[in-house]
Amino acid sequence: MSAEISKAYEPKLVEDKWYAEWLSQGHFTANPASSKPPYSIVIPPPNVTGVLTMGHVLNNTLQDILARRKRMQGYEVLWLPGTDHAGIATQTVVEKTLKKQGVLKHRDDLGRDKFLEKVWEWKEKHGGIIIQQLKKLGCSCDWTRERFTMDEDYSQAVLRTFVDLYQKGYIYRGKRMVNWDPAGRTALSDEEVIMTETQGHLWHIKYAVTPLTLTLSRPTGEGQGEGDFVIVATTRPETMLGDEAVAVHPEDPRYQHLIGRKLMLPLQNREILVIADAAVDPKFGTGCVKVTPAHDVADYEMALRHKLPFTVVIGPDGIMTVAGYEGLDRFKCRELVVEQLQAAGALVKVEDYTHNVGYSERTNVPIEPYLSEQWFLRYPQVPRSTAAVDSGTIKFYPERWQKTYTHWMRNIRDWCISRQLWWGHRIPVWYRGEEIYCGLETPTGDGWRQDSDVLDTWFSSWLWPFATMDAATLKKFYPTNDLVTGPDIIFFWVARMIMAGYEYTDSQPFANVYFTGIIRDAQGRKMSKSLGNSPDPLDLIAKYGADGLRFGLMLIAPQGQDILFDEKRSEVGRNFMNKLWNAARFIQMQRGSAGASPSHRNAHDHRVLFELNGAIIKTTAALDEYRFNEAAKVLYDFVWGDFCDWYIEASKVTPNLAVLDEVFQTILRLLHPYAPFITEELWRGMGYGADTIQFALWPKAQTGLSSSPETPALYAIVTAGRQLRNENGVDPKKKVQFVIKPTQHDDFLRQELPFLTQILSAESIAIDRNYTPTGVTPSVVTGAATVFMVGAVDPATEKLRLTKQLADTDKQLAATEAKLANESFVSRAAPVAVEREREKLKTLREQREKVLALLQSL
RNA sequence: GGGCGCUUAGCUCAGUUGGCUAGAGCAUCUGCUUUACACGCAGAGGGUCAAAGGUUCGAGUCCUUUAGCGCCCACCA
Repeated sequence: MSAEISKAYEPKLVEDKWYAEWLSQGHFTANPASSKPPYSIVIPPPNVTGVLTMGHVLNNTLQDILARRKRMQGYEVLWLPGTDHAGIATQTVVEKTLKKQGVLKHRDDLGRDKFLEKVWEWKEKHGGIIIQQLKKLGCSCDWTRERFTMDEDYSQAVLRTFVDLYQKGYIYRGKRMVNWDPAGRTALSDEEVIMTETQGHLWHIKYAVTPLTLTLSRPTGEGQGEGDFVIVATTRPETMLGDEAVAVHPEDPRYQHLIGRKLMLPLQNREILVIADAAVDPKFGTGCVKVTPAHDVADYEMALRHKLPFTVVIGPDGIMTVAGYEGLDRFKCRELVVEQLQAAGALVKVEDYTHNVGYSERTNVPIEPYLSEQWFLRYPQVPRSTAAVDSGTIKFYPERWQKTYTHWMRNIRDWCISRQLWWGHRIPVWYRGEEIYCGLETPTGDGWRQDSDVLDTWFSSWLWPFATMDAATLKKFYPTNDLVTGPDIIFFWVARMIMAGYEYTDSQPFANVYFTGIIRDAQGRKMSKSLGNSPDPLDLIAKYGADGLRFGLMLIAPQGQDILFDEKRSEVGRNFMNKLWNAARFIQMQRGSAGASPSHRNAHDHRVLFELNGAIIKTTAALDEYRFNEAAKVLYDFVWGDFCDWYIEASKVTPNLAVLDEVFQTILRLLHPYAPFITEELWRGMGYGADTIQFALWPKAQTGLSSSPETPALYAIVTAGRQLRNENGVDPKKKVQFVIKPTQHDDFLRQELPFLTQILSAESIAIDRNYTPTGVTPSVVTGAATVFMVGAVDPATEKLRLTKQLADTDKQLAATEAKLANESFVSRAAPVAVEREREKLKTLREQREKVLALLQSL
């Protein structure tokens, strides 16, 4: 730090410089041969084509704090970074761009190989962006170990896993009803479907009963359905084109006579059956359900039970395929069918109806239940993985996510892992006629055709904690220690990593999982690109500095609670960094001035060291328990309040450079995980170390430090004096006379006269136990003394304040007296608590008398 | 239909295992170019801790119920 250091901290001048230095020194590179104990985190790999969001800032700042503190605690730290190929997301982005550029209308126009070339081109061009942004944030990742889920090694691991699970019988192929995304034209897993409450309609349609040739005696039951038709209700009338039956509950008395009879399907004019199935809820609607085997999950299962045909009427692109409606979009078709039913007199009524509709997480279009051939995984290691979290072998923070996890694990269903995309790991299965081959290499012989599907992105992500590590790294750093991620991917990623970890490493992949909150905007809305309510973190870094952004965010990031983010937060962070900067400037100036450090420590020195020790204890404990916001708050309060407001002010009168330096360098160490850049800059600039602060030892608390009550009493007197000045409107420049009438600490106060005189901008201060004010002398009663301001002014102001103080005192006094008068309290409360109340009572009584006396003397 | 979370100052939120007069930031008001900092300093106002009941000497904190908001899970057409 040069002599002419700027008044305000300018992050731009130091951040890039230090980051480059750290990289060139290899400070982030983990050494598997180190004798230090290991500590490791794997980054939740962001999408390779993504850009930094506030969510990433939160998530990665937390990881950086963990990593940096562990380095200071003497661990060999590995924070392993990388990116995810993000199948659907990336493919969609590239496809859209190519369409915009007019290169293609659909990916089929290019063909698989050409299209993939384009995606790789895209990846090379845009893939590095988010990595660069993480560096701007200050993330101390080991970039020498950066991985991508489609790296050669990693891809091999994914395919090996597939082959292995296939051979073990966990992976199988089957024709099933899956969640189909008609826009992406691919199957999805259950987790990728977002159920959204949607305003729709319930259309009631009349299906005529085909007359019997034989005359049957009709039962005398009541209710409809006994006549010539049944009424079914549906939210999707277009599917009636593919109906194969109407189902009723087997025991529903209203419809017994109809079971096995035939109905005429309107519009299609073909006969369908009335079947009995227990899946029907007789209490819902009319108790009759139309059955569309090929386009509804529940209907599909019923159809299997009743051996109904699976008539497909909607194609994979959401366009109708049934004769007479070909080429119509499914929703257009709905309108047409409704019109036609109405015209045919088959539409009985239409009700407004709110129900849940599944939407594709990626393309945001309604999911179509679709019958197709897909690959499925029966999860391995379910019981062990469930137990691991239940028993606390793997700990969740906050704990409550355990429940969510356990519930999902207990109801786990097979995972549809095949995707009808090109960008991803191609399924290592080949077909030749009836033959199927699953292996890492193309089988020998002619006529083999590889499965055209790729694997769900998460099928590669679930190997992340170990497939990213080479043998030496694994040996030293696996299993990892902490995982920091959002609760929104607890099923997608966390649960699956646990299962993969046990299956392939016979070990838990991590010991602790910290779930962050979701970042929302000031109105509580989720931040999203489409809403445009997500600030660009890089803009914030440019404006407030990486440290300011990080610290401001940490201050409001309580454990697992959603975070309403506002740019103001970064301002708070920036201001704090500036405060720190200026504290350094102050110390710098003290060094320049002649005053030598005294050989003994005064009360202010003892006080600040005591408070510092408390800050070390609290910060350490908070970080140990992942209470990041609490640690930030402790440091903020200590630095701003104890250190700057009191200690530095006192230092202007009685400087002690050794203590200033001692406290300040400890502050830098405590703050380094949160604010890596400024702490490095100041650490070096102030000469606290020739080398980086990154490996400076994490401060240790001392035991047995005690605080004396003198200093707080002194500070209370200062506050009283300021209050007197302020409330009486005394010009700050005007020197005033004070009289302090102590009840204790007389000698100490006398000793501190220079301090009091300067900080209160006093002309003189007298310490006088026998002082009796004459006339109107404004005063404030504190615990240790009554403070008088001599020679001022307004009796009304004075009376008002004293009256108020009397009322305050009386209120407290009453509460305390009541407490002590309570026999149960005295006998049953902790003795310390009782003693404390007695002390308080004594002080309050004295105070009351003094205030009363002053009031009467007016 | 289940499960979880939230409700504390005008706003956004802290508040460890129940115990000093319930705190902070922002906003508001007053006064300050006090030689580290106006990204600052000093002072002030502002809360029946969502509601009701219970446990306890003592409840913002524990229990029960209710209301509002949010999230997750679930194939009632």
